[in-house]
Amino acid sequence: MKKELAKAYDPKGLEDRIYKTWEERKYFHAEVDENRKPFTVVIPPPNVTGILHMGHAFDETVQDILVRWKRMQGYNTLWQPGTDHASISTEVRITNELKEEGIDKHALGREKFLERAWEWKRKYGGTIVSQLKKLGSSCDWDRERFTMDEGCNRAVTEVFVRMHEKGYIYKGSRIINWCPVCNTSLSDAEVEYEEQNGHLWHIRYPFIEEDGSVSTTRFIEFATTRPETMLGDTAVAVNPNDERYRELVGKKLMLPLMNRELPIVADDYVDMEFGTGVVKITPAHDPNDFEVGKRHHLPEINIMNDDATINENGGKFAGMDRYACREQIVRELDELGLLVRVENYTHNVGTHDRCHTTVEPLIKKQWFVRMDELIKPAVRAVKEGEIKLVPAGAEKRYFNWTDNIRDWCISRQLWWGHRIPAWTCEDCGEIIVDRTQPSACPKCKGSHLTQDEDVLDTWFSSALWPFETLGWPDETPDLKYFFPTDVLVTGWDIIFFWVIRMIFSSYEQMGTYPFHTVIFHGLVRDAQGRKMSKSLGNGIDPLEIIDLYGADALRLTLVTGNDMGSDMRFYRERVENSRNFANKIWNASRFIMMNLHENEDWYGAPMPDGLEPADKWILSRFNSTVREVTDNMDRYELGIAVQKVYDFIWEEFCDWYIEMVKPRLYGEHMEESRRAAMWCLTTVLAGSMKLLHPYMPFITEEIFCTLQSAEESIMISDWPVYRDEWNFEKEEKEIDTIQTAVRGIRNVRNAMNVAPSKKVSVIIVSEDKKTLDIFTTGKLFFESLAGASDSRCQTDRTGIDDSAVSVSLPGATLYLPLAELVDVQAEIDRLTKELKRLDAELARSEKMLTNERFLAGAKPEKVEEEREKKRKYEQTHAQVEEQLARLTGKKA
RNA sequence: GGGAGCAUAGCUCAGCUGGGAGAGCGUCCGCCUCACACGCGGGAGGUCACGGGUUCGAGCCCCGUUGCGCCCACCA
Repeated sequence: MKKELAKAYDPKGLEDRIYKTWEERKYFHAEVDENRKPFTVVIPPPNVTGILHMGHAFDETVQDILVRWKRMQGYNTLWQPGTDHASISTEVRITNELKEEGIDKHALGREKFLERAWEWKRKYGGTIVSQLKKLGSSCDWDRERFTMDEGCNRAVTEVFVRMHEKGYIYKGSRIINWCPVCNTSLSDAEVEYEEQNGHLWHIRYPFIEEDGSVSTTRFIEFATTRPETMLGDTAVAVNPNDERYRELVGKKLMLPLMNRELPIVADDYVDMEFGTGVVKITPAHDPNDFEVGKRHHLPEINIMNDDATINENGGKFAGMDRYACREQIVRELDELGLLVRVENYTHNVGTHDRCHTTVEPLIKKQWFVRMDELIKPAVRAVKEGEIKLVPAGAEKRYFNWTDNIRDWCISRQLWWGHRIPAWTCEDCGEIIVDRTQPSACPKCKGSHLTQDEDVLDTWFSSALWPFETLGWPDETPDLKYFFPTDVLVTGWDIIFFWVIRMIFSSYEQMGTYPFHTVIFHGLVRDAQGRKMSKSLGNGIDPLEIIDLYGADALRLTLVTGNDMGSDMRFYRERVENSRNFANKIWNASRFIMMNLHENEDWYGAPMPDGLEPADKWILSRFNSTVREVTDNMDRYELGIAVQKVYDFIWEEFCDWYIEMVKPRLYGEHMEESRRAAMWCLTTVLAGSMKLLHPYMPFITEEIFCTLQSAEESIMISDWPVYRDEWNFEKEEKEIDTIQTAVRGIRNVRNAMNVAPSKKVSVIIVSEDKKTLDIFTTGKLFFESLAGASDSRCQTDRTGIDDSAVSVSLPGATLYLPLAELVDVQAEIDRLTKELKRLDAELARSEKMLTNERFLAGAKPEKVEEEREKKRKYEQTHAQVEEQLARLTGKKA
């Protein structure tokens, strides 16, 4: 029975049906197979409770394209899926939900809170996964993982213990970024600097005189953006080379409001050029001051509680909010005459990337990863090309980060996450790090051990993702076979959070890189170029787009017309165009299948006899497209690759080839010709669908499966390869000549307003027999495309009326007896314009060919090519001149 | 302050190693031609930001200027 495509293209039912079939047939599933080469990609695990947004859609599409392509090339592909527990962002959301119910997180307690979190995960954890499926993602869902599943937990503990043993992980009192709203420490990467309009307060502190009294005349002046931190000041610093202050070093100042003596110290950190060249030093509340304090053995006075209110060290200000305190202090300093002036000032303020609260630098006891040694192999890997970053510009960013890296604060004062495998002995204070809870303190044998309350930074577990998902720390066959993975696809935004940390974690634990290529892509923005965000409400829901236009159209839109490294604008018109393309190939396919006879299946059949020039032309063009597209994909230029497939299918295959063969399909007594055409139509259509499949998996599958019955799915069929025997240069040139002729005739007819329904005869005149042969062989489709009633070839102008309109081609002239229908003036205008164009081309050609440097320097083929061009221009020029002369003569 | 990038048709953007300015959308003209009006054919529209330079030849290479966002950074 003859299979048929539905009359209208409707992605809705089709996509779900096909995806289900793929899943049932286990096409996505990968098993170790030593006879095949693996190709492995790990998904950047989306937040387990997240929902799909355009950024995911883009990211997943790129990965799926690579995976489907490699699968078709015969690789044993594994696309490892999974989700991330997203410690802080999930915790924040649950806390807020609780708040709405009037429940305080701390009142609820850790146990109950975690129960609630797991409940959340159960409830929403499947959402993102089912949404990824709607996109057509060919992930191996049998292998889905979660960063807090049993295996990942083991991996995290193992890495923590090992790194602790090697001294890479330590607990220490350091100045860290603190979010007073989320109540936790943050890593440097989680701090986002925002430009804010603030003030610069110029303040002065009085000197303490020799006799111990506080001076009322001698002051030292400086500026600050955070006056409240003065409560924790323990010194004032100047540059050691600063002549102005040299003799003041070692002198004492009185800290106003607190009545604390402050030494004046000299430190290189102070910039003499800035302000007065004096800086107040608050070691407990500023990272730089912290360093200065260490160098000068200054006391660290913490004046703040975790919620950013002032603590008991702030004296009478204790209990006040940091900003209220700021105002109060400024007021009091002013009253004391110590406020010199206030200046408006814009500066960058560190904020928490999740909640945008201004972070407070505080000294806290936290767990850190020492980075100096760990980062070295990660730097080397990129420098020596072991890991390739695409686009290459990413390297600068990468090195900028690695060169300035500081120790990574990995402990978080949260509950949702991997609890730190460290215990404190209540009896002797010993800290024990181990894989399991120790029964007794190894030092004092005491048994009162309490586990560290903190959890680990989310990225600590994601950093292990490429190997923990394959079974590590066990030496599984999967790990041996699929690791290292191949390509990582992700956005710029997590290069520091994730990519670099995966690289050094992999080198440390596995001794090798986690992937050989990283592809960074830009952001998906709205039509105005703004970030898509919840607060702006300008986000476009990918699922809504899929519902309206189909996942194929969405995918195509996301990778077309933009290089991946830069941001893209997304709007509906672009998706509509993609959908139109899908509709186009649907209808072209339908047309081809309509013309197949009962039980006729040309897929995979040997090339039949009787291929005509047009057939060889399209085959040859397809062949070149295969090579170019594959080359582009090898370079990860997906947008360029798919554009070539698009152009080939729409323009060459649909607009030209299908129109060319139509007469042969309907005509009588031309069965051999029809069969040749059907073979080509089928072969090129199937091949084109394969080239397109990674980008538009659903529609290509439907067409492929309906077109032929030898193979059960396009996704496991072979990727087309370039074949020498399909290269037909001669026919490409011949068809090019006919195309030029057809365009010329259409052009004339349009310019002169000849009704499309009006068929006219065409006479081709050329002295070159070969040229005439082209038109004789292609007579049938040439006439059909040109809207000609008939065509005749001859070597001279005998029998052609002077009034016939002519079309000049290189090497031939076409005559159309249109005289009575035609506007002579329009024709004169057209020819005049044509002459002008030819003059310009000739001038350019002339200039190049008389240029000695060009003749000597350029490639010989280029020179020959240019000579050939010039000859053609000259020929055409003469023809046009002649026609024009005739017309104007006649007119006169 | 440092870094990398972008400025090409009305709009959104392609344009690989220098040698005939492109696509989609929009617009204009003509077509419901038996696969497709989500279509077909044809057209208009660009001193490729500006100023220099290298070159026989530059959208593409070099220098500078302007404009725009981006990343990083402790300038109190």
